[in-house]
Amino acid sequence: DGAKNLMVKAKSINLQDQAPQHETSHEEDTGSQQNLEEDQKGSFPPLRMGMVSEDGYNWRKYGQKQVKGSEFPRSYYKCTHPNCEVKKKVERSHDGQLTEIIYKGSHDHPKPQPSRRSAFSLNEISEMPDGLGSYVKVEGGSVWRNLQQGSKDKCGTDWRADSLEMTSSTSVVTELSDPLSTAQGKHLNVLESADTPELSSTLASHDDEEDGPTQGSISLGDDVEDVESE
DNA sequence: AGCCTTTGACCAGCG
DNA sequence: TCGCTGGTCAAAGGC
Repeated sequence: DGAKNLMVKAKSINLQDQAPQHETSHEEDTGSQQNLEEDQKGSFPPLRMGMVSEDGYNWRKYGQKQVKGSEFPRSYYKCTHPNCEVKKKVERSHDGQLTEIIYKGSHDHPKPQPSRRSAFSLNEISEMPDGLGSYVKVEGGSVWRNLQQGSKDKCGTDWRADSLEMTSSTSVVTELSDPLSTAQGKHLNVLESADTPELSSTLASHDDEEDGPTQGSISLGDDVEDVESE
């Protein structure tokens, strides 16, 4: 139970790759917006509505709020698995651009295997914005940070190792408090974390199932590791 | 028929 | 204590 205090925060900016609807249509209001939505749906049949950065698990949306400091609404998702109470906060712009993802908790079950390798592309999209800043945060005192340069070089492999190291010591970084800049694609992805040290222990305990890199669980063995390691 | 999204209301924490 | 903010609930509707 205690192992659920894990929070992963992944922020990515300017996901042009995943956003096919370029900017040509400066969506003003209903008109163009509708077109965009329809376009999206039509282009992504197997996915849910807005294709929320799929990570291999099934999520059910249970709320949405406009948080202060962010110009875009934040959506709240919960893992649909019976005994899994992992939650996820997703923040995305109207363009469908994914600005921030926050995972909270750890799955006590393997990935449901969405539908073949399709997840691959999704993973790439969601977790590897490619060249764009992204960082992962774990609630509990550890911070996984992937900067523009950092993510490219290391990312995947050391990823967890880093997190564990950082777990021991609470790292605090100043986060960019400018939503606009963030949306713009500021590489300055800093974040702060500060929490109860106890959680660090929990983190270590379930580190194996965290995102499942080690375990791999599924036969595919895909996981972010491969993807991120390029 | 079942699951999911949407959406406003409710609740808790904080200054 | 009040107001603000973030997170969750639950009814309604859609697919």
